[in-house]
Amino acid sequence: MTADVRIAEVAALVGDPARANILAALMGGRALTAGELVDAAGVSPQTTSGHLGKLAEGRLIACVKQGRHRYYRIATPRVAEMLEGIMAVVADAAPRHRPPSKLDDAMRTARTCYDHFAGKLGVGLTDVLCAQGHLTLSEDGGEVTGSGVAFLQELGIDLVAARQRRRVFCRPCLDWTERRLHLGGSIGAALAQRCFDLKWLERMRGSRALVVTPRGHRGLKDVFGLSL
Amino acid sequence: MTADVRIAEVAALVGDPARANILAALMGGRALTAGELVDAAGVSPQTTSGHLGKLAEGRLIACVKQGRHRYYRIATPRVAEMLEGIMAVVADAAPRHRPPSKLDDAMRTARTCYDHFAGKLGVGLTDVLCAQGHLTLSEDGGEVTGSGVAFLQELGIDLVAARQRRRVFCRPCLDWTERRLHLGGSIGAALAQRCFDLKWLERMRGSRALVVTPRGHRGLKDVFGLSL
DNA sequence: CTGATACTACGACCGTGGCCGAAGCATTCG
DNA sequence: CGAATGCTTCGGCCACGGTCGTAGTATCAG
Repeated sequence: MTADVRIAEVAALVGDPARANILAALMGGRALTAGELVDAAGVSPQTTSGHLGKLAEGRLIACVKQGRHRYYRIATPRVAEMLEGIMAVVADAAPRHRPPSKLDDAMRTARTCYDHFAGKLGVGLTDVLCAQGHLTLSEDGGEVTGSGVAFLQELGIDLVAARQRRRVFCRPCLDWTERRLHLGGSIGAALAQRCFDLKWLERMRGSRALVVTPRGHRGLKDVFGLSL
Repeated sequence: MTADVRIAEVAALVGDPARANILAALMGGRALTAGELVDAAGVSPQTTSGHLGKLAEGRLIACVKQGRHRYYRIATPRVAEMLEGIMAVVADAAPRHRPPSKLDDAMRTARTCYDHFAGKLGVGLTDVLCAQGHLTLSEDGGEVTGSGVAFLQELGIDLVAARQRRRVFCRPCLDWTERRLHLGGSIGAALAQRCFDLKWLERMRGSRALVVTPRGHRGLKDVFGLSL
């Protein structure tokens, strides 16, 4: 029962709008400066600073000083998974008034979700991998098949490094715009990293959204049969 | 960005000590009456009722009337997973002052975690399954092997029903007393249900803790080589 | 019907915590 | 060396929300 108060403490940290905005921004996967997080939080710099201090105190985010900037990031993958879990509940229960707001089309199309892809891109890649028998995925977990191992190796992903000491290493993640499962876990992160390395995608500055490069359009079409 | 406010709303629901106590109690997996939850919450009946109303409004719990009682339960498995995610972060970051409090030895030994086992029992069963090659489990997911399928069938678990339409159907869950992974997901739930059916375990009234029956001691020893 | 139990609704109190303005360090630049 | 930028600390304001007492609505028992 004494652990429950800690549960409440952690949840309360997320349970403030400004802090939730900060964490959602950091779920983009990049470390952001306090100044950038001021915009995300929607409150004054002083107030944002206070929130950052609390989040850091609670070990939800980590901070590194670099010159006169301070870069904040999600502290651990565990924290990212917790936030994904909360977002999943939100996406689940959220079919209230559907504002057909365009909400930033780029975000819907392709964005990062901590360390992997989400949006149409993330769901699309996952669908293709599943359809071609390279991957099985359900709400409880996922598994890369033999053909999937070969396929990803072909693409240049070092599965040995990706799985490290892990036996199974892919995880489903519920997307809150698409309301669909997509590939997360260390495989999802490795796939995302490879796409960045191949210059298929670039981050839009000041956003979690991604732009598909011309080379990326070609690559996604050729390798995955995917056009966004 | 508009989804973030919903994130904060959901997290704030969990972020109150009384409500966290309620949810933790409901994570035992059974539906509990408002009266029972008054004890768990640690506040007055009126206040508890208010909290239950808010949790229900936020779709985190569901309510069924039965005579003059109202039974509350966790609304969806998704909500249970979210709470597990929060508990995992707590367990992760919590090596603060370790009070060697006995905290209810029974709870440490065996308890339910929503729909599957936790405590020494849950971790022990998982370890045996892994050690015997029936199961692989990592932080990202899990997989039942061929021998595991046979083993569980032998035990009387209908894997066809358990996996339903799911391809992969086991999921790791981080235990906050043992600080170890254990088996969750639909397989974890099926295993737990089978143990109840076999009368190996019984729920202690008014608690999530479980007692191992004499038959259960024999069964766990014979089938799993496990003694608690 | 009367009384008891289970739970909820209303209202008042009040403390916690979010908020910003002003001021204070640290770092970089001219 | 200042001046400017990036970020934090301090202090006071204010309101949101948790708390309980009182009272009200269902259900059951006799």
